[in-house]
Amino acid sequence: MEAIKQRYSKQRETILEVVQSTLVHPNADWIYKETRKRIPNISLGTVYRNLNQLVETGRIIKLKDESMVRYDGNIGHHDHFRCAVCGKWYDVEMIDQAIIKSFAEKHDFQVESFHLELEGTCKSCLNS
Amino acid sequence: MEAIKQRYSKQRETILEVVQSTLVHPNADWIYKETRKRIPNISLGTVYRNLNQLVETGRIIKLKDESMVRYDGNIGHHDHFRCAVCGKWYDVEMIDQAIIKSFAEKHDFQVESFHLELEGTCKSCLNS
DNA sequence: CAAGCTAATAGTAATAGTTACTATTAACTC
DNA sequence: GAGTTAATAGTAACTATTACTATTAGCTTG
Ligand SMILES: [Mn+2]
Ligand SMILES: [Mn+2]
Ligand SMILES: [Zn+2]
Ligand SMILES: [Zn+2]
Repeated sequence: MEAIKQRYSKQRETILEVVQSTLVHPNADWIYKETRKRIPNISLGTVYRNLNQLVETGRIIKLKDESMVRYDGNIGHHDHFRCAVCGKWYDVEMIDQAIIKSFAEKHDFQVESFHLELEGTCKSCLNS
Repeated sequence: MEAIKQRYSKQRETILEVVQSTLVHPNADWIYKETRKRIPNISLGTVYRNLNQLVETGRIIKLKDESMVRYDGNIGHHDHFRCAVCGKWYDVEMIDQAIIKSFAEKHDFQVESFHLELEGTCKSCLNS
């Protein structure tokens, strides 16, 4: 089994920079539009293909929203709060490894990752 | 603002029974096929429309999988383990309200629900 | 219990997010 | 510099879900 060689591409690096430059947890279309400001003729297929590769190589994280996928350049472990009113995603820190370890000892699952998702109303939506 | 009157329909009740009768956390297509065994000419649109209504009225729960939505007839609070190998979802009990309450006190979010999702390899996939 | 109102249905068309395909380009190896 | 093939742009195809429409059937009222 040969290791797959991944060549450099300006498109991929730009996409990565775009995802890493924001806290909005963008979807593919947002990333596409933002990347086109820098590479005007980049195609949507290229964006999707590279987002998938970046997830596979662990350089970004994939999040499941209601009807689409979002991406996150923050690859350290953290959880999320999703506002049901405005749809925004916020980073939160809640669960630590210790809780998961104690779980793993009690069950027959081999836990590789975990993610807590909170839902509710964010502050700015509460104040309006 | 009038309350919306929801009429009885054999289709909706059957769909609910189907979702409640299984632990597989089925998607819409699975539910459609299963319901058709009891109501052979039910349409897929009817399944989707009723699943959405059942979620809105709190009689079933909606779960986000990779490329589709899954449904859960178990409406008591619980978390999930998803096997990355076989794709199966398992019920687990991990997070209690106390953890979330302490979080809510420290932040400006109004938390209405939360859900921990674990991912890894299930026992039967480990043994094969 | 028949008439009227309209929620719900079956069947189908449309939408949206994502993936697949293909000819061409360009990053890396030697 | 030539050869190999990963990556690209552009487009077609796919799939889960929603929207549309004529018809059916629960529920209310007299
Ligand atoms: Mn994040
Ligand atoms: Mn469950
Ligand atoms: Zn909000
Ligand atoms: Zn498994």
